[in-house]
Amino acid sequence: MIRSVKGTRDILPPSSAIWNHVEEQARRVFRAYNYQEIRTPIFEETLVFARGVGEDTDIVTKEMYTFQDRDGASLTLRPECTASVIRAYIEHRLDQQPGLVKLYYMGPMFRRERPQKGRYRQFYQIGAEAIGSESPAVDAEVIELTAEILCAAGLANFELLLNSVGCPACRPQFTSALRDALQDVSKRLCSDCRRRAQTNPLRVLDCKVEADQPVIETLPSILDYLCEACRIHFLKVQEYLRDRAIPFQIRPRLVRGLDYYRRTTFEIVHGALGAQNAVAGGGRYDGLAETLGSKVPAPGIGFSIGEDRLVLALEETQSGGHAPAVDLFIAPLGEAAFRQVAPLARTLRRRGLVVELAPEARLKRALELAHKFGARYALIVGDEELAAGRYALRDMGSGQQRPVAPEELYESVKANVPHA
RNA sequence: GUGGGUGUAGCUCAGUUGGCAGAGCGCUGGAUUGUGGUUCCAGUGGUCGAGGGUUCGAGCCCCUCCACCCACCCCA
Repeated sequence: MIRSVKGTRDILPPSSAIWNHVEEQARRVFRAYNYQEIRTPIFEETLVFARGVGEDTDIVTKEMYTFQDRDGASLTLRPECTASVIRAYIEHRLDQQPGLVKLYYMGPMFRRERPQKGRYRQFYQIGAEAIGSESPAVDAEVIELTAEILCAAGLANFELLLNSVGCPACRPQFTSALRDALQDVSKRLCSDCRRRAQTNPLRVLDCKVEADQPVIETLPSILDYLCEACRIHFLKVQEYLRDRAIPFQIRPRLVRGLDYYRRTTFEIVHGALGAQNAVAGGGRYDGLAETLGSKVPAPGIGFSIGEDRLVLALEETQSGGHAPAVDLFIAPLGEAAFRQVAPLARTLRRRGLVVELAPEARLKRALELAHKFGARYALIVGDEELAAGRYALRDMGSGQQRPVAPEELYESVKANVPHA
């Protein structure tokens, strides 16, 4: 049997309805915040990500789907979208647009990791970028926007974790201080941490091993090493979040794996997700445009929601999905009835009703199907009804049945279905 | 890339000491030729993940491989 490749999956009904719901809510909230959609290609020149995300990151060194085009060019399936958006921003001179450039995107990303709960090789992100300002006011609005989308989708009980990772002026001093401190204590840490102390000291701070925590507590905090500008920026972001009554926890040990982050970084976690508990993450990336070759600076901040994880959390916390119901199940008994009723079905569908036209001539079977589809009404059209010019409209809830003229049908059904 | 767990019907899972491959749900038909749900009856369903070995005999024991899941690393 041919199966979907490792780390990819089919999203089937009824789950696909939840995906649509999430995307509809996200678009609604984006519109309210005056964000507009950008659609970038699913693959780019490899350079976009190698430079944008960072040559030494895990994503670039071991997780990208990179292939050679027939003309020899190196192309890569996008592992994230921020680099692509900035590439488009530069390419189309969006810096010439008035005010902040506020863009959102949604779609699949690709990383070749070992799959597990909440992690797939093709996964979906809903994200946005606000480009053109260094103001902490933008940081606060972007964080609020992230939370608003999660709320609108129906997620509750998530936690916002906040940190500042400094800038090129202050972060190197912190890193070397951390390295020094680890020299003395690394022998008291777990084997993973002893390795990380060499390869990526920042990662030690993120260790989840219980026994290591007392030692990790004693390590220097990035927040003590922020330069004056970064310190003020961070305080302002916190202030603005408090103004909006958005609760957050400062996590000086929140470390992010993409090189482009500067200053504000944040993560939103949820308890229903397993080990991969981040449902969204984001941060500021003031130097990214220059890294990608822009002559004009384009400071920005963005976020990305893991749609797979959001849907997962919704499915785990909410009661069973609501099956989309059929408004009217039409059961023509025989060829003549079928031919007469087909144009009627189209008319009703054009007017917004959800109509199922059964190719089934047996009434018992048709009603059985109507029931299984959760139909509100069934319409029975047999020889008797054809002769009378009035069809039998059956209320599937009560079992009551009454004759209705075809032209009255729409009003009769519409009056008792939720939408339309 | 590393570790652990699990593989039996479309789904969820039983399967005793190695002795005929099972249940529930689903699906199909019937009881009811034009009336669903509830009920009753019947039917449909299988490379027991794959290959090899031991044995008179393997879903069960042994070996190899594969897939999926969970976790590590890292991230959404």
